[in-house]
Amino acid sequence: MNIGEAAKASGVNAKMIRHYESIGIMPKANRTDSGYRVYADTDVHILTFVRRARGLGFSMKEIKKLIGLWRNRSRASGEVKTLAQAHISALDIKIKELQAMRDTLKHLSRNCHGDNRPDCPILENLAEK
Amino acid sequence: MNIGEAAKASGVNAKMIRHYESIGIMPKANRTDSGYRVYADTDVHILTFVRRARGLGFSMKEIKKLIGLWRNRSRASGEVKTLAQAHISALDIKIKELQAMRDTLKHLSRNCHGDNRPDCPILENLAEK
DNA sequence: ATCGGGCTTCCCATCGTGGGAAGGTCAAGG
DNA sequence: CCTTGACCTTCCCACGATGGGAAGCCCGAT
Repeated sequence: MNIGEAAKASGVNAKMIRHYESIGIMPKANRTDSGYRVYADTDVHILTFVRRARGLGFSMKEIKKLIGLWRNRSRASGEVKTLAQAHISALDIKIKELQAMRDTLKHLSRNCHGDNRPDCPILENLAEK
Repeated sequence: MNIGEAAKASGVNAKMIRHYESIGIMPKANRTDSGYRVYADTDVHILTFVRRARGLGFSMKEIKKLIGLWRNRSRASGEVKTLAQAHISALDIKIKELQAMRDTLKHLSRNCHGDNRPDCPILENLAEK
């Protein structure tokens, strides 16, 4: 499999596959005589794993650890769970931050008549110290 | 006021003030003979506005527009409201994405015993195509 | 032999923030 | 008057993840 085929099979585009190799997420791919990267099914599995982990919002650093645990058959599931729960906490914090922004903004927006007049509680609020 | 004093007064650090000037958010500051930037209260007001708008998650691009509306006394509040509501929608989308991640992860985590055994539904899920 | 498409590397951009180096300036105290 | 320390200046680099694009090589089909 060359990189384009691996991209199709994994759902990770070629550019990203090279990038993942450069940052050590993917092992250095074998090459043909002419320098083309060659992939096997196991590589596609890793790429798919990365794609799905990204979809859950894990950072590349976390994914690196997850892959390590995944490949280690004698891992303790507790380690994975700890990682996952730390990430859940981080997500919760971000969600709350965004909700606070949205709620504040919704409140201000409700009080803005939104017509041709210049008075605007949104701007007034932003201008407050 | 020099940049450090403006930073203290506005809550925006000096590095960021220079950055905002360089990207056209802040007007080019007047300088002393020796090259030090000089700020007035009006500049501090703008910086405070930027800080608060960032706190509500607006991008610099949006903030540029907001500042334009803010300084324009004949603005229509409708324009501000439209901008705000677009941002609220964007926040809602992001919140939902993060919540979906968190919910999936919570579900997987609940089913992971998290002990010394290697079986781990979290890893199994990530490994699925 | 040629041509289109795929591969390679390398550099640049995003967005907002910050670190740090090298050098100039200012005010206070000896 | 000179030193010292704190502040200022510009410039370059970094983060994290992704993508665009250029220049050049390779492969398979016509």
